[in-house]
Formats: sequence, C-alpha cells, structure tokens
Amino acid sequence: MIRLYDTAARQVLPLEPRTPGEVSMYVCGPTVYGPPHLGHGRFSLVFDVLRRYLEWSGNRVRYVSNITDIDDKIIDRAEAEGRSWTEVVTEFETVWWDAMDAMGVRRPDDDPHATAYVERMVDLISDLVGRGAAYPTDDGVYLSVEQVDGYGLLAHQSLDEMVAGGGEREVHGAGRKRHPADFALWKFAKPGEPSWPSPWGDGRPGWHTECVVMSLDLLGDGFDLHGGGLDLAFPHHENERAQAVAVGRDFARRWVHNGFVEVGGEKMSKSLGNFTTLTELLAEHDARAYRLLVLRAHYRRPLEVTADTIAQAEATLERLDAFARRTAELDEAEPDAAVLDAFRTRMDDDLDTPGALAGLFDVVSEVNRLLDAGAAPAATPLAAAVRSALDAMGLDLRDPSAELVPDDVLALAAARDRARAEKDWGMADQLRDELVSKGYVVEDTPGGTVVRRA
RNA sequence: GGCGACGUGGCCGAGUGGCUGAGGCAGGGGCCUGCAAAGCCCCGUACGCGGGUUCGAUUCCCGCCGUCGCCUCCA
Repeated sequence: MIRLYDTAARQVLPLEPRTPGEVSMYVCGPTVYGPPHLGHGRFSLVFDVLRRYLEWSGNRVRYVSNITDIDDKIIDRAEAEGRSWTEVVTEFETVWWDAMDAMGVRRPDDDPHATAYVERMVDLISDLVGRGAAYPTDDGVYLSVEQVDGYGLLAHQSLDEMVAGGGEREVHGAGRKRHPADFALWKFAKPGEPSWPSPWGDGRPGWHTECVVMSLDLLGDGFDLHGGGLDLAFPHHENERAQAVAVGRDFARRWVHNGFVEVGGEKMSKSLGNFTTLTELLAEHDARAYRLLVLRAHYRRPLEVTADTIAQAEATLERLDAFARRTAELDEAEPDAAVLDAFRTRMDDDLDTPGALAGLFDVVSEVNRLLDAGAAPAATPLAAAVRSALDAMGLDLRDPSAELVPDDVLALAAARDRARAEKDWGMADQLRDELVSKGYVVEDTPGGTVVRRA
C-alpha cells in the first residue's frame, strides 16, 4: 500500500484504509468567486494522480471534492459587479469544470455544494452549541477552540503561540469572541445578503463548517484521506477537525497537502496578484504539459512555473508522443512486470512521480533502442508497461490514429515519395517545404513519407 | 516572535555518508539519412558560506547568509 506524508503526524505513513481495498478521499475544492489559477490546477492534478494511481493499484476509490458556493468573497464580487451572487457562482463554477475537463482531471464521484448542506450545517452547529463548544455573539456563532482537544494538531502550534504570532493582524470579531482563535460557524446576514434560517438568526455558514458536514455525510466517520493545498492545513483543516472532535466524531485518518506553485520564488496567490489563470494557460499550451510539469516535481515541493518550464514540458511531451507513434503498431502484450514493479515502488514511496517518470524515460529509451535494432517482440511488453504507467498518472499520449490528414496533403506526400523514388531530390525537398508550410511535420520512414500536424 | 521549508550543472528537478550526480529540457560531437526529422551513442570537474563529527559530507550536527511559506483571505 502507498505510503504518504501525513501533515498531522509529520511523517510518511502507510495509507491503511478504513476498509482494505477501498479508499475514501475528500479534497477541498474551490470557492467559485473567480477564475482558478495555476495553484488550483496543481492540487487538482496532484489529487487526480493520487486517485488514478490508487485505482490503478487495485483500490476502489470514492473521491469527493466540494464546491464552495456561498462565501463572503462571492457576495463581495456580486456586489462590486452589480449582479446576483448566484450569477457569480454559476459563471465561475462553469469556468472551473471547463478547466478541469481540459486538464483531464476526472470528475469527483460527488461534488457537494455548500448551499445544499446548510440545514445539516445548522444541525452541527446546534450540536456544538448544545455541548458548550460553540456560542453565539452579536454577529454570529463561534467555535470555542479552547474546548477542543488537540487544537493545533495541523498547525503544530499551541493556541498561545498562534495568538502571539498573529499579533499584527486584525482579529476578526475581536472583543466579541471568547478567544482570539475562535472562528465563525455562522455569520448573521446584513440587509440584502443571502441568508438561511437558524435558531440564532438568519445568516450563512462559515467556510470551515461545510467540509466537515459534507465529508462526514458522504464518506462517513474516520474516512481515509483529507487533502488540499498546504495553505488549507491551517486554519481550514484545523478548524474542520476541531468541529468533528468537538462533537465526538472520528475525522480524517490522514492529511495530505501539496506544495505551492511559485512565481520567481513567491507563492502564486490571488492576493499577491501574481497569478496566471488556468484558462489562460490552457488557451496557449497543451494541457498535458501542465500535468507533466506537476508530475516532474514532488507534490510537496514548491513548483516553479514559468513560460520556460512549460516550454520544457511541452518538448518532453514531444518525446513521449513520438514514442507513442512509434509503438502504436506493436501488438497487444502483457506489460513488463519488472517495469511496473519499479513504477509501483516509486509511486508507493509518497507518490514519487519524479522518480517514477525518470524510470519510465529509461524504459522509453530502451524501447527505442530495441526498435532501432529490429527487436519489436522484446520492446512490446516494455512499451505496454510505459503506457500503463503513464495512464496511471493520467498522462495521455497523443493517439496517432486520431489525426486526420486531408487528402490534398496525402497527395503531396505521395508525390514526394515518387520524386524520392526517382531520386529527384530537388522536387522532394520542394514538396517537403510545401508540407511544412501547411503546418505538417514530415518524416521519412521505410514505409514512405509520413506527415502529421506540427 | 513561534512553527516549517528551501538554496544541486545553462534551465527544471530527483537523490545519497564513500560506488558513474536520477530524469527531462537546452547545448556540443558522432551514427543513421540523398538532405532532414525521429531515434541511438558520447560529452557536464554541482551540491549557499563557515565550522564540527567522520577514515570520508553535497548528504549528519552547529552557526551564518539568502529565499520562501503558515501563524484565523488564500489551493
């Protein structure tokens, strides 16, 4: 079974699912108040890869990822743009799924929306209030973090340390709260704001409540893995856990967080304004290049994304696609067991995708050598193993048979073959130039001129 | 201030107490090719700085410098 770094335990631990062979995972999804940027893309890809690999390894996976469709930022944007908050939500949720689809991120098994769970959130908050773990103030209902055993598990800091540190910042709701770290479970609505009824007053849920309710509802107590970007470890995940602990329920068994996308050594974030949206990236580059870029670095490390690193990934993709074209004609075969074992060993070691890829590139070279030497039978199982492993990481190679070449282009290629047969090199070169100018790559093979879209 | 991460060849990015410094990209040379393309082969005197431990440190320890992250907006 795979071993993963657990943020709470601060060490790499075996996943050990609640039910052997079945993995339940919850990954915090986006707040749909704006277009997703590369950071959102990274976590989506990282957990997509983890999910695919777990399934490839023979597990049944239930993958839940939410959409936060009610939040202060959504309200703020709607206000600023003079439209309804539901319009904002609809627009950016569409953008989100479009980007996910374009990147080949599989849709979650469940994609719960916060607004569909408000009643159940109110139930949870009532439970918390009833237990004395939460209390109302004049602007909302707060969780009393001092009532929670082990608060700070994910932050790895005591309450005192946390409070001392945040000193420069304004404490939300200061003065009304019993402890500065207490966080809002429910926010009373101001006039004109969207609201739902509650025993304490109309309002909306705080961010941290939805994920506890939805994860436990869909995956049950003690689900296997809770994931997201590193910046969610604290406070979001800490606060989710706090609520579960306060009502005596088992929460996530493992906490997995991915590192940030960086630009010039700085975290990409909306607040810094140094972000590239996924939509922009996908408009200009092969979506697979970003997946490859993410796979090339370990998921917990920061990842530098620049025009240059994306171009490098695209060049690498060329090599893999060339491999795919070259091996497309090979017979079906059982994937080479040794190659798959090596791949598994790497992936099981805290999702070592860089190491796994390195191993696969070696095999790609080996396959090319064998094919150069005319040893197709020996290459076949190796090629099948590479394909299987890349598939486990969600990296699709371009399917040569999917490329339709127009008849006029094929006619030029045929004319070139005739010229070459007659050793009319001038004509052959002229025809090649013509094909290139039409946007095709021309390759001479034993079977004649082969063209494909550049 | 507290907690934590990082600093590796032109670029990206793994890794390890000593064996040839993974892999990718870029670059140089060669094979192949009519010429190319693709592929294959060869080519790189790295590990922020200063101490320490050790037979031996890039890898462990201490200090320093630099960069970054979290400390209730944040994937």
